Amino acid sequence: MSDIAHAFAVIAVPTPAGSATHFTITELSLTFQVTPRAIRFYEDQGLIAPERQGQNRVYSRRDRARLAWILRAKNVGFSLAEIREMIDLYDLGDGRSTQRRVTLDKCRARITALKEQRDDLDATIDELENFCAVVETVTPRAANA
Amino acid sequence: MSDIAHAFAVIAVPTPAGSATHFTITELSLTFQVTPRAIRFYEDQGLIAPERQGQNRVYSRRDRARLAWILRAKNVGFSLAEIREMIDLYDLGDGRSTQRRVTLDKCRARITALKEQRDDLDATIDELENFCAVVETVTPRAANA
DNA sequence: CTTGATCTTTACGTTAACGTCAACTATGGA
DNA sequence: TCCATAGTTGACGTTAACGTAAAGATCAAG
Repeated sequence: MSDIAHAFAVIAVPTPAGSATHFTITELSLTFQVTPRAIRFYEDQGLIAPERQGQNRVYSRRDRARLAWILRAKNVGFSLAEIREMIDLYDLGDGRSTQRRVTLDKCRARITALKEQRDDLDATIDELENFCAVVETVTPRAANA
Repeated sequence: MSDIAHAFAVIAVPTPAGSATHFTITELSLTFQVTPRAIRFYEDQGLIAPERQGQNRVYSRRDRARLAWILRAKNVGFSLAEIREMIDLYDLGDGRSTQRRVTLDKCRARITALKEQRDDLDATIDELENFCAVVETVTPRAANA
């Protein structure tokens, strides 16, 4: 238990992994467009912990989903340290209520920041689309005057 | 002309600058919660170019708006180099049509990426809110079993 | 048994985006 | 005149997130 990828909403993963149940590091790297080096780095930082067959890493579907989650968190601006924090927070289980208080506060602050970020994002998209439109409009004629 | 902050949509800036027409670097740093060092750094990177009174920097409203724009772009994940590129792109004015083609392609690709990012953002917000709800639900009782 | 492909661990290198002094300069009071 | 208060320009330090060899283990195929 206490696995973020499981606890949070189901994540849309590139290939639904078909029927495969285990994956190599290069498979994941190809699937998610990240280097094996990056994946190992996330492991060093305590974000994933795949099993081993001998010396080799073997990733379960859970690991795969967690990786997807990590990458998405990254994509919205979380640092690896923050991601790790979130994972730890999620693993609190039976922490003190003060702990939970802090957790909640942090989470809410984060949500607020994320919403602001979404506004910025919307505004930026609007601007870029508008910019595109302008460029398109001007393109046909060789703007001279 | 060819000023992004002017060309793009109007940006919501913390204080509408009241009636002030010029600003010091520390004023801006206080307004936008960034260090003077950062602002100077952006100048080094060619993102802003305030006037000078003697050796001191004097920022116009336009400069102020541009800074706001830069910070927003940063907040949605653009690197300073990319921001600089966008500024340069915007300054193309009468570039070749092939130039514009490239510009448009880049822009569209970027818009696509930003929309994906927005989806990630929405999903993350949902997850965090859900997480908050769960933590709140569990809080009242000291989870023992 | 050797080769090639795929994995592994160390470990040092790199880039972006500033932080942090240090040493000056300019300016308005006391 | 002297000082405190902004501001300035170098220049080196720092952190995050990997990149990039280097050197060795494993294992199927020839």
